Amino acid sequence: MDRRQQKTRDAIFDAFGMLLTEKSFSKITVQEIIDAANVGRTTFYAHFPTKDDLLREMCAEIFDHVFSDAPRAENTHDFSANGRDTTTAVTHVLYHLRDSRKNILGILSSESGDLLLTFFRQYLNKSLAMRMLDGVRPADSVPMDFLVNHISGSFISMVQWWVENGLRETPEEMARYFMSVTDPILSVGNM
Amino acid sequence: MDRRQQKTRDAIFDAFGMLLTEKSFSKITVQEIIDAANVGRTTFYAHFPTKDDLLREMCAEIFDHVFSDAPRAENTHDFSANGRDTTTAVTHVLYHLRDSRKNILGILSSESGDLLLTFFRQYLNKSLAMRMLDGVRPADSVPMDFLVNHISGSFISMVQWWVENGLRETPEEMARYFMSVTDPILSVGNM
DNA sequence: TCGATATAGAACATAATGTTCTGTAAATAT
DNA sequence: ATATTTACAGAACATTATGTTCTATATCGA
Repeated sequence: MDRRQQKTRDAIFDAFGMLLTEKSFSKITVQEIIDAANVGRTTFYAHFPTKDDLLREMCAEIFDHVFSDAPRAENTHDFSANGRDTTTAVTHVLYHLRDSRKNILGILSSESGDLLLTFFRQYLNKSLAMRMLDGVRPADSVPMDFLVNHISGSFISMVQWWVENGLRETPEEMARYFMSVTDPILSVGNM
Repeated sequence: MDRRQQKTRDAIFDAFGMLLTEKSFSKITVQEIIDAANVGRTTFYAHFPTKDDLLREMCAEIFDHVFSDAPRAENTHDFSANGRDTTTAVTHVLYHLRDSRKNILGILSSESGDLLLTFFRQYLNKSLAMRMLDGVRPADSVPMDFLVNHISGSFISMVQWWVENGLRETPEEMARYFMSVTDPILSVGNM
């Protein structure tokens, strides 16, 4: 990719991320973005047809980065019975979220957080579905994709709670909370 | 309240609800609302300072109605151990959501659904906190409000899944799914 | 070095927002 | 029933944001 393209893309992402911590997505104007990013109006529209596309692409980039080097659970069956692999994976993702240079949690706690969490949830559903399919059996004739959706939702809820409470807990603590509400579910039908 | 006020308020709510099933909140213009509601421009702004206020007030009205005649669990301790009260309460709310004249689920499945679910979640957190406080003890030193948030989130996730899957299940089935993923959590520390 | 392309900047058309005015109809109070 | 108050419609308006089109310039890759 042309260095110029990458440069303006980064500049727009940085400016947009900063603005998102200050005000809600819907109240941010294209003018503000291009002023903060110091790029021309035409340049912006050359990169992103709409503001929605900008958000979508930035989310994809963030989540790809957050999950790219997360330790994959080697033993997928370890998803239950207080799987150590799962705990460390969750912890790792939480550290990433908290310490990201892009101030992800700042964005999540803003008025636009829900919008971002929607993408997050879709992302989780997809990647969880692949991991869980062979490791866990549905319990009590509860559909598998219901379970997957429930686990993704639980993760999102946890992050929301964590952010809204001022990140007082360590990622390790949060991972333990998470396991304590998801492990009993997954253990039931899985032996 | 002046009958005229109530009339225009209803007209605006109806028009807005209909539009929400067609397009996303952010793409709906005030002009479209007042055309569909057949009210004057000034009238709209006299009732709702912004489009956001309109959404907020409509949500409040909907949720108040949905929960107003939900059977309250007499025995709050019954929240665990497959509490029958809780199951029927959940079932009742799901029926309300599905069969509401205002097409709530149509709105929830639209692009604006997340916005609405945010209000829903806040509403649930508040009303759940009151019900659970004396009935359930936290397990494993997991904070009470974390648990409350988890249950609310689980409910929201369930509704999202239900809607996205085309409402194929009955409210009774969904309530059973819900209990199967929340009951193991609540039973642990509660005896 | 040269051709291709990304960019800046200005100017522009279009469309949405929110306000202000006037006259009219409908509610409530007496 | 009449008077008074209040809500409303409709139009006109200023303001602001969006998205496009143009030209000129600077930077990239080969």
